[in-house]
Amino acid sequence: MACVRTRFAPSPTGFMHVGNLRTALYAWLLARSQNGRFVLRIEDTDRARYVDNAVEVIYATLQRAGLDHDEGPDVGGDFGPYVQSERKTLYGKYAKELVAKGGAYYCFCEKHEETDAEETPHAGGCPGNCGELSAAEVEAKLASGASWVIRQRVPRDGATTFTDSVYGEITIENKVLDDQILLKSDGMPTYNFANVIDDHLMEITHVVRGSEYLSSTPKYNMLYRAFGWEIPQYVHLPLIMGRDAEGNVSKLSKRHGSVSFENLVSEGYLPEAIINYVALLGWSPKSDRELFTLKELAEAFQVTGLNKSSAVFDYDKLRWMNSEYIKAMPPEKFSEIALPFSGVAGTPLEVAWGKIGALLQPRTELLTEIPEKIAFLCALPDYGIELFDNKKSKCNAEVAKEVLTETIPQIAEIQDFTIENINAVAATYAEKHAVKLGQPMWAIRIALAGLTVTPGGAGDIAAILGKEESLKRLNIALQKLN
RNA sequence: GUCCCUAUCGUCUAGUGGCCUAGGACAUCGGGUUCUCAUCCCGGCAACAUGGGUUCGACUCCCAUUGGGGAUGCCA
Repeated sequence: MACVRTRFAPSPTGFMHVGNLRTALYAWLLARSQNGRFVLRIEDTDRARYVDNAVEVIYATLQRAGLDHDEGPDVGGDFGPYVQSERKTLYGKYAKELVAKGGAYYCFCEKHEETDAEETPHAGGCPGNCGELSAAEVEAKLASGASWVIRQRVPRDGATTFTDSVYGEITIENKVLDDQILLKSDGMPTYNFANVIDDHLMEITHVVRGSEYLSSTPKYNMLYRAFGWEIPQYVHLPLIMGRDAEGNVSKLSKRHGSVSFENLVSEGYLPEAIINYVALLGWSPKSDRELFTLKELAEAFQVTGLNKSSAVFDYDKLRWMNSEYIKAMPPEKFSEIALPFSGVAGTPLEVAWGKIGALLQPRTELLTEIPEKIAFLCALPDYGIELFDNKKSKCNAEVAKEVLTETIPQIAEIQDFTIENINAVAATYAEKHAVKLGQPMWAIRIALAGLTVTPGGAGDIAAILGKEESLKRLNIALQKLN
């Protein structure tokens, strides 16, 4: 039994679309679950689209996502080079071989103008009949220095059938297939050609890719057959969709929101959560379980769990999953990753960061929400005394005035300014006046924060602010109430 | 236009002819715990697109319709 070899073959576009990331994930999962090899190949045959540093983005993304590759431009391997632009002469050689075998022909036609595919069906084929040129005519044209491309010769009759691991048997009539271009006029191969050549040469056993390639797969198989090569296993994946403002769904793209891994990360989503979420978009472990580490995914992964129908990317669910990862991480880890997002570094608040982090962790869904949650710690908001009104806590401005008048001196007495000692002052008040604890707590918390909703209670906030700042804020409140 | 794929709650999905008065999760709504909020716990709402078959029996199989998506590039 041959070793399973899968590949991820992105174009260096400068960012990693989550759809691509998911394709990489499944290819990785398939390889890892079978003790196979995972190959990274860079498909940079479109010179016009070349972007600087784009390859570094790919490396960085795969690394942060935890998808390690066994072969690739950076780590080497026995099937290199792993960058298509460095394999240019190879494709030329095979294209000519295919012409000799009759599976392709030179085309000297002018480039197609931009055409509306709806109005001109089959715009993709050779507009002339270059396929019929005699060998001598071709020789003459080539000698004249005319510009040329190489096109695949697709039969007009019959049909081609192939089997996909996810979609099953698919048959397509040959007459709807174009004589697609294999080698461009700049000598570079198209994706359609380079893929077949490289997948064969790199001994890829399972081709994992999006289902948008389903209808062109027969053309690839014709190529494999023309060369006499073995056809790999196909694993086509359902597409990830996005919903736009009008409610229409289509292939997930920028107009639907952040769709690149790096954008999502900078918005406060954790790589682990993104991977976990995206794994479940189109694949099911066939159980109710939803939270998986990468390692656990590799153990649970099976091709039979792959879905056929496309899935809408749901930011709400990703957000929930992110919060699950945040809640599950050790507090120290949360402190570490949340600090850069908090804006607290370098401020007086940094000494209390441990305490702040503890309050934040259970109530943070996105790391980017943190600054607004803790802004009141840096600057007391300007608030009105109506905030002291609260029915459930039986508190109002008048009550609050009493509470503060009585507790401020006691709070000022506290030597060890801990949550427990601060809360004890409130508890004493509640007991003495025979009221619920909530009453003094409400008054003190509002005075400390100037907000009705805060992360943490009165004691927590006071301990973070420190004795001096707390007393200052309590006295400001008392002034407001007088 | 043509071809291909697809169709279970708003969303992601389980379900492979009787276990389904269809299960889970997100979202949403309500209740409890809590000094607020959140966490946590409990509960509610909510789906087999339609029409034909096949079968003793269809969410599950077949066909059609309709809806959705994709392909149709010297992009990948």
